[in-house]
Amino acid sequence: MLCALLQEDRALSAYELMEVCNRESNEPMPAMSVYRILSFLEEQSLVHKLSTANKYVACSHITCTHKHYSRPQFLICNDCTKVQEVDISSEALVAMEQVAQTAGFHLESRQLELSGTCNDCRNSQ
Amino acid sequence: MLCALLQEDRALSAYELMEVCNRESNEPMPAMSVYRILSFLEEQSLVHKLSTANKYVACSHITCTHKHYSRPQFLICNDCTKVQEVDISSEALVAMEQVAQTAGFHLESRQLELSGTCNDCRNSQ
DNA sequence: CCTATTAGTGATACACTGTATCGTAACAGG
DNA sequence: CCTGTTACGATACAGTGTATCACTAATAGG
Repeated sequence: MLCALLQEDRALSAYELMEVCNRESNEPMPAMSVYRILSFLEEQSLVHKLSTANKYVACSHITCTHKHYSRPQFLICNDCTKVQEVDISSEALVAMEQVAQTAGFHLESRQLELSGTCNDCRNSQ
Repeated sequence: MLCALLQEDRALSAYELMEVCNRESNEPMPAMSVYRILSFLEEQSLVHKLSTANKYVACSHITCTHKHYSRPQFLICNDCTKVQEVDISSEALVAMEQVAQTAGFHLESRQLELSGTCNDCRNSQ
């Protein structure tokens, strides 16, 4: 059900999601439920949390059989807040791993959130 | 003055910083001032904000003449919250740039925040 | 030197994100 | 039918950050 609502190409905050639910249904959706549902969907890798923005996006690979072998990476537009899930080359990931190892760290999350401007917004400026 | 307080190897939240100030001085430090000072120090690249944790670290290159040609990258220990500023290889950054370009994005911030476990915490488990 | 304008500062309130807690309703098993 | 467990809604609250406003310090100009 929330899955359906997550078919946006931008990230929504938990409270924005709640508003969407409340608009589309007359059953009020409490904030707690949104968080509980989101954390469940996150466990299932159906939703990713962008911790830089405290917002949530649907995994763009829900429909396909894609597996997150490494970890998802995101490009986030600062203007229209559009989010695109991408695959960084494994070479770059290996390079990061090496830097971490040299520094005495063991990486746990390789999720990257890169902010910038998408071409649409760039052109309309 | 805050600079001196920032000589920790872990990141502090704005409110933790405020507490430190209040402990070390009898002049109470208002939260607003902390934020104003932090945003100034950020502009000067003396402090970096870790947006995944909403915490702040002193730039590890304050004393040297190092310049952030690209953007700073951080390794963050999930256990002891220790933070280490590192330099990702430029090849990896180029790879990211390429992925972004292919996806129709123009990167603005290349700051990376990678979380994991430092060797100290890893060994003591 | 005095005044007027400006810039910084402190205090308060508030918005947003997220969590803790608690009572209740539903539900399963004996 | 009774009891224990689970899920859920509501409320409260903690943490982060911003907006606003009044006051003060500083500075410039007469």
